[in-house]
Amino acid sequence: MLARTSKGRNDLVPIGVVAQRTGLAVSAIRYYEERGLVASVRTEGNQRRFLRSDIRRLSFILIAQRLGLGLAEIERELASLPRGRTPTVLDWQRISRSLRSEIDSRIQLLTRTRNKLDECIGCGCLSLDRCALYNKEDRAAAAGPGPRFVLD
Amino acid sequence: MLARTSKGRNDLVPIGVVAQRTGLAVSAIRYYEERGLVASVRTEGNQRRFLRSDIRRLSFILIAQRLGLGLAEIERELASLPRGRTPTVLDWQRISRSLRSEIDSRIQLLTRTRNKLDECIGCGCLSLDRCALYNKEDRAAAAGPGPRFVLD
DNA sequence: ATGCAACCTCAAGCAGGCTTTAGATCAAGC
DNA sequence: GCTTGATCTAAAGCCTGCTTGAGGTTGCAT
Repeated sequence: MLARTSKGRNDLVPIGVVAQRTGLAVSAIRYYEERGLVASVRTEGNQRRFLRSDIRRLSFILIAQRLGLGLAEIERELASLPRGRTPTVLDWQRISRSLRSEIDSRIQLLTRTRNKLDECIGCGCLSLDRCALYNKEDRAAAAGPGPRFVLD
Repeated sequence: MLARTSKGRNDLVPIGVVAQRTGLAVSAIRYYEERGLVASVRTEGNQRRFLRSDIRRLSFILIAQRLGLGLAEIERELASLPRGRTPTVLDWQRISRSLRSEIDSRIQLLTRTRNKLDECIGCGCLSLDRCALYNKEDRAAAAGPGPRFVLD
């Protein structure tokens, strides 16, 4: 099993290896391929072979998911990456910076929410109609696009 | 319609009023009841009647969801609230504080992630095996219980 | 007393993100 | 050559958090 991995310079790796390296389930990788997030070539026997660089690509997906991005959003980010060509350091830096600002705004949002919550704790928060935290308008405004479970 | 609402001191309100006051869809409220997050009594004609305090209860659910908690977690928090008895100021304060620490730890997690990401941007992050951001162990450890889409 | 909005109960559906199952094929070591 | 493990496809299933639809009942105003 490991033999295949250590067989020197083989740029094309089977799905199982990619799974091991990324920690993803094989089925998840196939799913990502179906979604168009990674691509593979096929062997004569119709088995997938991935580029080593796809391990990086998939790892990026994992990071982005951790930040709360949905696959669709991740796809958008990745679309700027050259398909098939090994992404450069600069590619990754650019995308990473974009993620950084994502994180920043999430932190800001949470901080604002915390401040509001503090006010509520202070006031006992039984006058809920005027409570900043569950103001309807506010809620609607905060929702925006993207998966709604991601701390809007 | 509003007549019913303004009919003075009627402690039991129909689902539509609850919906209006909370901004929730009627169907969502019924769903929450099914899940056991709120309770209602029935009229002779089998219609739900909620306590006014349930509006607060539901609002709390909305706030908590906004913080990224899943319904199961919210249920746990609410379990500490007296069912049927109107929650006191202290009840809400206690729970709000618990939420506050939730937010705090989320902010911390995000901040740590941001720091790691900064390192990655600095290093170009092509030596991904050793990259803090997608270390497998780390990922597993961070996962924990609850909905996995909430910024583990 | 009648009309109409609000309410009721199932049951099914949807979106996102995968996993599971079934049945078949491939590839590599002995 | 054979066994064994990895891989393949396609379709179905699962979980969360609801919404939608169908078909029927209640209850308030006039």
